[in-house]
Amino acid sequence: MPSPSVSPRIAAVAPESPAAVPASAAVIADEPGIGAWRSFLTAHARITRRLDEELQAAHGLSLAEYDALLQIAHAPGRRVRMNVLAERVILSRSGITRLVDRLEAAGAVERSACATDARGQEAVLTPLGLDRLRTASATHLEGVRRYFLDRLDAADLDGLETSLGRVADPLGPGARPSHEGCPPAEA
Amino acid sequence: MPSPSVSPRIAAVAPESPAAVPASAAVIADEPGIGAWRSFLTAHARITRRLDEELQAAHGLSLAEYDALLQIAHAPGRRVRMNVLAERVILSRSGITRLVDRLEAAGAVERSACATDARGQEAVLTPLGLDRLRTASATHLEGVRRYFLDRLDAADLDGLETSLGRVADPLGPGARPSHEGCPPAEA
DNA sequence: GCAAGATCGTTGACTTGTCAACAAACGGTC
DNA sequence: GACCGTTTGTTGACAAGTCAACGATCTTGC
Repeated sequence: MPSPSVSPRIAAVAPESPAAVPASAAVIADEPGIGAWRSFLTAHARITRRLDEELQAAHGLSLAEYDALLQIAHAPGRRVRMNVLAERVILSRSGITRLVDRLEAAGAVERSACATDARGQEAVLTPLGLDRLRTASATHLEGVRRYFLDRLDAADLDGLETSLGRVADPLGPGARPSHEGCPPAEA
Repeated sequence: MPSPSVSPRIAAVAPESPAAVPASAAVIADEPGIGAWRSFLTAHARITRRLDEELQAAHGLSLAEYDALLQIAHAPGRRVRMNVLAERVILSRSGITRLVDRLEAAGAVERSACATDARGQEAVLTPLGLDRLRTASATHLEGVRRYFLDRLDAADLDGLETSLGRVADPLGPGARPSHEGCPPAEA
């Protein structure tokens, strides 16, 4: 499932050639930070494509499926409300329904009714799912290292983390509480 | 066309709890650079989703379509071989065929047979397409500024550009020549 | 206690991408 | 100059996501 990516040179077009400029002249408005923006897009498109290919080839998992498994594995009790899972994987609710359908068909996950909310469903990791995840994570981490971590030193990584964090944080899904599963049954 | 994104916490699972660890303990292998990697993924998912929504709402263009228009506008003669366009927008050849179909239906682009290679087609920007692109680029650039550029200072941007460039460059499509259009007809 | 509204997960219809297969055209070799 | 392999763009069949609508359930105000 190679991501749709969208990529290289997303900038803009100059307002309008002021008559003197030949028709074939450049049209990019080269704003100061645009280079960084381009690198950002290009890097993401290329890396995720590679990682997805490798994961798919070696374990038959898409990056989204891997991510979902990881999210579940990481939650207490290895179970997460569909709801919450959708938000974490950044998918719509219907998207998560379908992704979990696939994982369930593959035996990596099971659905389980939520004890305290009859509407709710939880996705629960099966032992087989955990196995799959463990195996796949070797491949995945290897890729992340090779394409990303190994090319950057500690200072770079630090810079990236704070810069991109500053960019991503304010776009988060409003700092809601959003506990991850059904609260334990008793009052 | 909100990108599939794939996102937050893509790391890995610890090898196996060494017996003493309670079953509910953390499972993430927290490698040094993983924080940066997460920020990277999250930032990308959130920003592109916003930009795509805004572009779609204001001008009925997806980010991929916008990118394609921009690539064409940017090429000499405002025309590009399908071939090359696919590579630049990071889409398969069939993907580009379909995207150009849409743009053509919208009147933003026309197909034109390549003079020197009877197999070839070029996507040529129409005046209307250029107009659409210009209008849309205002929205788009505004968004890039608001979500990305404005949150970073010059040093951050510089760091991002070089770091991510170092990451993206080696994954490029092999430094092939790949001239963008049909060469002019005469020998 | 109950009606009105919000939320949850699923489904149908659709969009946008992929891959495999194709015909047409190119490019080199003999 | 005819053949053989490659490249080009399109197509059919499919994959994986979206949105809108739905029934079931929760929650809140009265």
